[in-house]
Amino acid sequence: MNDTFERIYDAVCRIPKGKVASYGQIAAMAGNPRMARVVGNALHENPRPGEIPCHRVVNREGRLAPSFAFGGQQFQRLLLLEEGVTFRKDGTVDMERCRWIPGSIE
DNA sequence: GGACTGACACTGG
DNA sequence: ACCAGTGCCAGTC
Repeated sequence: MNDTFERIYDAVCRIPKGKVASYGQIAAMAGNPRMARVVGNALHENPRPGEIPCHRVVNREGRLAPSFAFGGQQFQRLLLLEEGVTFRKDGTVDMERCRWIPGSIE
């Protein structure tokens, strides 16, 4: 149901600025860690742009989505940099540093 | 109700 | 280290 999407959106909105979460993380928060694909779909729908920081959601490697139609991975990289997220030489997010840990609410 | 699809994750080669 | 295949779940046709 849409409830699942709502949970996903809520989880994404909970991501603090300067941190990123993987689809699996969001899925786990939504209720099922295997729902990562649904998370991607939910974000793609993005019925509430501005409230859903989809750019803070990356895959498990910290790599940006290959089909990010938000403005290009480049744009997302800059956005995260502006948020304070650190990147690696590969252009991937430094999950070791910016991976959002539920409970570590600033 | 059945089958295909998808912004993922994991294992194997 | 990289590419390919498989598995999971929910949505849409």
